[in-house]
Amino acid sequence: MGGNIKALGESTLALVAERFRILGDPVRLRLLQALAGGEKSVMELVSEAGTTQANVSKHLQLLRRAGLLRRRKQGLHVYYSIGDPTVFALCDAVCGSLERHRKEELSLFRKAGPRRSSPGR
Amino acid sequence: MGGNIKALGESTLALVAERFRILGDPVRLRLLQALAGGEKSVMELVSEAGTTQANVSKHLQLLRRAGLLRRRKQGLHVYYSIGDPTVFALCDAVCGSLERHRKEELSLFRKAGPRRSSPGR
DNA sequence: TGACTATATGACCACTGACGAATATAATGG
DNA sequence: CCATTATATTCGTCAGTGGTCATATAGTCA
Repeated sequence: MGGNIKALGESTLALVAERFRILGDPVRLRLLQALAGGEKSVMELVSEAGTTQANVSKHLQLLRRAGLLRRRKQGLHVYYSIGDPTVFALCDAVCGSLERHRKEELSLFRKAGPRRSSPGR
Repeated sequence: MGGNIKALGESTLALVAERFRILGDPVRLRLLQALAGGEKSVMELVSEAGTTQANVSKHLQLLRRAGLLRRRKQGLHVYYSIGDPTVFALCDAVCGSLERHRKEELSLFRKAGPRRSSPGR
Protein backbone atom coordinates (compact mmCIF):
# COMPACT_ATOMS: atom_id res chain seq x y z
CA MET A 1 0.00 0.00 0.00
CA GLY A 2 2.34 2.64 -0.86
CA GLY A 3 0.51 5.70 0.07
CA ASN A 4 1.23 7.70 -2.98
CA ILE A 5 1.43 11.15 -1.58
CA LYS A 6 3.73 12.56 -4.13
CA ALA A 7 1.85 15.52 -5.43
CA LEU A 8 5.22 17.13 -5.82
CA GLY A 9 8.13 15.20 -7.18
CA GLU A 10 11.30 14.78 -5.26
CA SER A 11 13.26 17.21 -7.36
CA THR A 12 10.60 19.90 -7.22
CA LEU A 13 10.41 19.48 -3.50
CA ALA A 14 14.14 19.95 -3.28
CA LEU A 15 13.93 23.12 -5.34
CA VAL A 16 11.24 24.57 -3.15
CA ALA A 17 13.20 23.66 -0.05
CA GLU A 18 16.29 25.29 -1.48
CA ARG A 19 14.45 28.52 -2.11
CA PHE A 20 13.11 28.54 1.43
CA ARG A 21 16.54 27.80 2.76
CA ILE A 22 17.96 30.73 0.83
CA LEU A 23 15.36 32.98 2.38
CA GLY A 24 16.11 31.53 5.79
CA ASP A 25 18.91 33.88 6.69
CA PRO A 26 18.54 37.25 8.41
CA VAL A 27 21.31 38.91 6.47
CA ARG A 28 19.83 37.86 3.16
CA LEU A 29 16.40 39.02 4.23
CA ARG A 30 17.88 42.31 5.24
CA LEU A 31 19.50 42.68 1.84
CA LEU A 32 16.22 41.97 0.10
CA GLN A 33 14.54 44.43 2.39
CA ALA A 34 17.13 47.06 1.58
CA LEU A 35 16.46 46.50 -2.09
CA ALA A 36 12.72 46.77 -1.74
CA GLY A 37 12.87 50.44 -2.64
CA GLY A 38 15.01 49.98 -5.71
CA GLU A 39 18.45 49.01 -6.85
CA LYS A 40 21.49 49.77 -4.75
CA SER A 41 25.21 49.41 -5.05
CA VAL A 42 27.15 46.88 -3.00
CA MET A 43 28.63 49.71 -0.99
CA GLU A 44 25.26 50.93 0.10
CA LEU A 45 24.15 47.42 0.89
CA VAL A 46 27.24 46.82 2.98
CA SER A 47 26.55 49.90 5.05
CA GLU A 48 22.98 48.79 5.62
CA ALA A 49 23.57 45.13 6.23
CA GLY A 50 25.84 45.59 9.19
CA THR A 51 28.43 43.06 8.12
CA THR A 52 31.57 42.91 6.03
CA GLN A 53 31.79 43.55 2.31
CA ALA A 54 32.98 40.02 1.62
CA ASN A 55 30.05 38.59 3.46
CA VAL A 56 27.55 40.83 1.70
CA SER A 57 29.06 39.97 -1.64
CA LYS A 58 28.71 36.26 -1.03
CA HIS A 59 25.12 36.57 0.08
CA LEU A 60 24.41 38.64 -3.01
CA GLN A 61 25.90 35.95 -5.22
CA LEU A 62 23.73 33.36 -3.55
CA LEU A 63 20.58 35.40 -4.03
CA ARG A 64 21.54 36.13 -7.59
CA ARG A 65 22.22 32.53 -8.50
CA ALA A 66 18.81 31.71 -7.07
CA GLY A 67 17.26 34.22 -9.44
CA LEU A 68 16.13 36.50 -6.65
CA LEU A 69 18.40 39.37 -7.58
CA ARG A 70 19.52 41.05 -10.75
CA ARG A 71 22.88 42.60 -11.33
CA ARG A 72 23.85 45.65 -13.30
CA LYS A 73 27.39 46.76 -13.64
CA GLN A 74 28.22 50.36 -14.30
CA GLY A 75 31.76 51.54 -14.05
CA LEU A 76 33.28 50.48 -10.80
CA HIS A 77 29.94 49.98 -9.16
CA VAL A 78 27.63 47.01 -9.27
CA TYR A 79 23.97 47.61 -8.69
CA TYR A 80 21.70 44.89 -7.43
CA SER A 81 17.93 44.91 -7.65
CA ILE A 82 15.07 42.59 -6.89
CA GLY A 83 14.71 40.00 -9.58
CA ASP A 84 11.68 38.22 -8.19
CA PRO A 85 9.13 40.36 -6.34
CA THR A 86 7.50 37.19 -5.11
CA VAL A 87 9.80 37.29 -2.13
CA PHE A 88 7.92 40.20 -0.64
CA ALA A 89 4.64 38.37 -0.90
CA LEU A 90 6.29 35.44 0.85
CA CYS A 91 7.61 37.63 3.62
CA ASP A 92 4.25 39.26 4.06
CA ALA A 93 2.58 35.88 4.30
CA VAL A 94 5.04 34.74 6.92
CA CYS A 95 4.63 37.96 8.84
CA GLY A 96 0.90 37.56 8.83
CA SER A 97 1.19 34.02 10.01
CA LEU A 98 3.54 34.96 12.81
CA GLU A 99 1.23 37.77 13.81
CA ARG A 100 -1.73 35.45 13.92
CA HIS A 101 0.20 32.91 15.90
CA ARG A 102 1.20 35.50 18.43
CA LYS A 103 -2.38 36.55 18.91
CA GLU A 104 -3.50 32.97 19.31
CA GLU A 105 -0.93 32.48 21.98
CA LEU A 106 -2.19 35.51 23.79
CA SER A 107 -5.79 34.43 23.65
CA LEU A 108 -4.86 30.93 24.74
CA PHE A 109 -3.07 32.56 27.56
CA ARG A 110 -6.15 34.38 28.66
CA LYS A 111 -8.23 31.26 28.26
CA ALA A 112 -5.90 29.23 30.40
CA GLY A 113 -6.02 31.93 32.99
CA PRO A 114 -3.14 33.18 35.07
CA ARG A 115 -1.35 30.07 36.24
CA ARG A 116 0.43 31.13 39.39
CA SER A 117 2.20 34.43 39.14
CA SER A 118 2.61 36.56 36.09
CA PRO A 119 4.66 35.19 33.20
CA GLY A 120 7.02 38.08 33.08
CA ARG A 121 9.47 36.48 35.42
CA MET B 1 -1.81 42.33 5.87
CA GLY B 2 0.15 44.45 8.11
CA GLY B 3 3.65 43.85 7.18
CA ASN B 4 5.63 45.35 4.50
CA ILE B 5 9.11 44.02 4.73
CA LYS B 6 10.44 47.55 4.85
CA ALA B 7 9.06 47.97 8.31
CA LEU B 8 10.67 44.91 9.85
CA GLY B 9 12.95 45.24 12.81
CA GLU B 10 15.85 42.99 13.67
CA SER B 11 14.00 40.58 15.86
CA THR B 12 11.08 40.23 13.49
CA LEU B 13 13.48 39.68 10.66
CA ALA B 14 15.08 36.89 12.62
CA LEU B 15 11.71 35.29 13.21
CA VAL B 16 10.83 35.41 9.55
CA ALA B 17 14.21 33.97 8.64
CA GLU B 18 13.71 31.18 11.15
CA ARG B 19 10.39 30.24 9.63
CA PHE B 20 11.88 30.17 6.17
CA ARG B 21 14.76 28.09 7.42
CA ILE B 22 12.36 25.62 8.95
CA LEU B 23 10.60 25.30 5.61
CA GLY B 24 13.95 24.92 3.88
CA ASP B 25 14.25 21.18 4.27
CA PRO B 26 12.91 18.58 1.84
CA VAL B 27 11.96 16.11 4.55
CA ARG B 28 9.95 18.70 6.43
CA LEU B 29 8.26 19.84 3.26
CA ARG B 30 7.39 16.26 2.52
CA LEU B 31 5.89 15.86 5.97
CA LEU B 32 3.78 18.95 5.53
CA GLN B 33 2.71 17.73 2.15
CA ALA B 34 1.79 14.35 3.60
CA LEU B 35 -0.36 16.13 6.15
CA ALA B 36 -2.12 18.25 3.57
CA GLY B 37 -4.95 15.75 3.39
CA GLY B 38 -5.49 15.53 7.12
CA GLU B 39 -3.91 14.33 10.31
CA LYS B 40 -1.72 11.26 10.38
CA SER B 41 0.10 9.20 12.94
CA VAL B 42 3.85 9.22 13.20
CA MET B 43 3.94 5.68 11.88
CA GLU B 44 2.21 6.68 8.69
CA LEU B 45 4.44 9.69 8.30
CA VAL B 46 7.52 7.58 8.76
CA SER B 47 6.45 5.23 6.01
CA GLU B 48 5.83 8.14 3.69
CA ALA B 49 8.84 10.25 4.50
CA GLY B 50 11.39 7.67 3.51
CA THR B 51 13.59 8.12 6.52
CA THR B 52 13.93 6.78 10.04
CA GLN B 53 11.41 7.19 12.81
CA ALA B 54 13.86 9.14 14.94
CA ASN B 55 14.46 11.56 12.15
CA VAL B 56 10.79 12.03 11.42
CA SER B 57 10.07 12.56 15.08
CA LYS B 58 12.68 15.25 15.32
CA HIS B 59 11.43 17.07 12.27
CA LEU B 60 7.92 16.88 13.66
CA GLN B 61 9.05 18.45 16.91
CA LEU B 62 10.70 21.25 15.01
CA LEU B 63 7.61 21.94 12.96
CA ARG B 64 5.47 21.76 16.03
CA ARG B 65 7.56 24.13 18.05
CA ALA B 66 7.34 26.54 15.14
CA GLY B 67 3.58 26.38 15.34
CA LEU B 68 3.25 24.74 11.96
CA LEU B 69 1.88 21.46 13.30
CA ARG B 70 -0.58 20.41 15.93
CA ARG B 71 -0.33 17.30 18.00
CA ARG B 72 -3.03 15.04 19.29
CA LYS B 73 -2.25 12.07 21.43
CA GLN B 74 -4.61 9.13 21.53
CA GLY B 75 -3.52 5.98 23.24
CA LEU B 76 -0.22 4.85 21.93
CA HIS B 77 -0.51 6.89 18.80
CA VAL B 78 0.28 10.52 18.21
CA TYR B 79 -1.49 12.29 15.40
CA TYR B 80 -0.04 15.33 13.76
CA SER B 81 -1.95 17.81 11.63
CA ILE B 82 -1.35 21.11 9.93
CA GLY B 83 -1.45 23.92 12.41
CA ASP B 84 -0.88 26.76 10.00
CA PRO B 85 -2.35 26.38 6.52
CA THR B 86 -0.32 29.37 5.43
CA VAL B 87 2.50 27.02 4.55
CA PHE B 88 0.64 25.75 1.52
CA ALA B 89 0.15 29.24 0.20
CA LEU B 90 3.86 29.79 0.68
CA CYS B 91 4.76 26.62 -1.17
CA ASP B 92 2.40 27.51 -3.97
CA ALA B 93 3.94 30.94 -4.27
CA VAL B 94 7.41 29.47 -4.45
CA CYS B 95 6.32 26.91 -7.01
CA GLY B 96 4.80 29.62 -9.14
CA SER B 97 7.93 31.68 -8.90
CA LEU B 98 10.11 28.75 -9.86
CA GLU B 99 7.86 27.95 -12.76
CA ARG B 100 7.99 31.52 -13.97
CA HIS B 101 11.71 31.58 -13.63
CA ARG B 102 12.05 28.41 -15.63
CA LYS B 103 9.98 29.84 -18.43
CA GLU B 104 11.98 33.05 -18.43
CA GLU B 105 15.13 31.05 -18.74
CA LEU B 106 13.70 29.20 -21.68
CA SER B 107 12.58 32.32 -23.47
CA LEU B 108 15.90 33.98 -22.81
CA PHE B 109 17.44 30.91 -24.27
CA ARG B 110 15.50 31.27 -27.46
CA LYS B 111 16.19 34.97 -27.59
CA ALA B 112 19.87 34.44 -27.25
CA GLY B 113 19.68 31.82 -29.91
CA PRO B 114 21.77 28.71 -30.12
CA ARG B 115 25.25 29.61 -29.11
CA ARG B 116 28.14 28.68 -31.25
CA SER B 117 30.28 25.72 -30.51
CA SER B 118 30.72 24.54 -26.94
CA PRO B 119 29.25 27.01 -24.54
CA GLY B 120 29.85 24.30 -21.98
CA ARG B 121 31.24 25.98 -18.98
C1' DT C 1 51.90 52.64 -17.03
C1' DG C 2 50.67 52.63 -11.80
C1' DA C 3 47.72 54.09 -7.91
C1' DC C 4 43.17 53.79 -6.26
C1' DT C 5 38.46 52.08 -5.62
C1' DA C 6 34.68 48.70 -5.84
C1' DT C 7 33.54 44.08 -6.00
C1' DA C 8 34.36 39.08 -6.07
C1' DT C 9 36.68 35.02 -4.52
C1' DG C 10 39.61 31.64 -1.95
C1' DA C 11 41.29 29.72 2.43
C1' DC C 12 40.17 28.68 6.73
C1' DC C 13 37.56 28.20 11.11
C1' DA C 14 33.45 27.71 14.05
C1' DC C 15 29.09 26.43 14.34
C1' DT C 16 24.85 24.47 13.10
C1' DG C 17 21.90 21.00 11.67
C1' DA C 18 20.60 16.45 9.60
C1' DC C 19 21.17 11.78 10.20
C1' DG C 20 21.23 6.92 12.26
C1' DA C 21 21.82 3.91 16.26
C1' DA C 22 20.72 3.17 20.63
C1' DT C 23 18.02 4.23 24.44
C1' DA C 24 14.33 6.39 27.18
C1' DT C 25 9.46 7.33 27.97
C1' DA C 26 4.59 6.45 27.71
C1' DA C 27 0.52 3.73 27.05
C1' DT C 28 -1.72 -0.69 26.52
C1' DG C 29 -2.58 -5.56 27.35
C1' DG C 30 -1.65 -10.10 29.53
C1' DC D 1 4.29 -7.07 37.51
C1' DC D 2 6.40 -7.80 32.47
C1' DA D 3 6.15 -7.51 27.44
C1' DT D 4 4.98 -4.95 23.55
C1' DT D 5 4.16 -1.05 20.70
C1' DA D 6 4.48 3.89 19.45
C1' DT D 7 6.88 7.93 20.05
C1' DA D 8 10.56 10.96 21.86
C1' DT D 9 15.26 11.98 23.09
C1' DT D 10 20.25 11.51 23.61
C1' DC D 11 24.67 10.83 21.52
C1' DG D 12 28.24 10.94 18.12
C1' DT D 13 29.33 11.88 13.43
C1' DC D 14 29.48 14.27 9.33
C1' DA D 15 28.39 17.68 5.60
C1' DG D 16 27.13 22.16 4.82
C1' DT D 17 27.19 27.03 5.65
C1' DG D 18 28.17 31.67 7.60
C1' DG D 19 31.74 34.42 9.04
C1' DT D 20 36.39 36.88 8.58
C1' DC D 21 40.82 37.79 6.56
C1' DA D 22 43.50 38.17 2.77
C1' DT D 23 43.85 38.43 -1.96
C1' DA D 24 42.33 38.59 -6.81
C1' DT D 25 39.87 40.92 -10.44
C1' DA D 26 38.02 44.81 -12.83
C1' DG D 27 37.30 49.57 -13.81
C1' DT D 28 38.75 54.55 -13.46
C1' DC D 29 41.80 58.30 -13.35
C1' DA D 30 46.24 60.79 -13.38
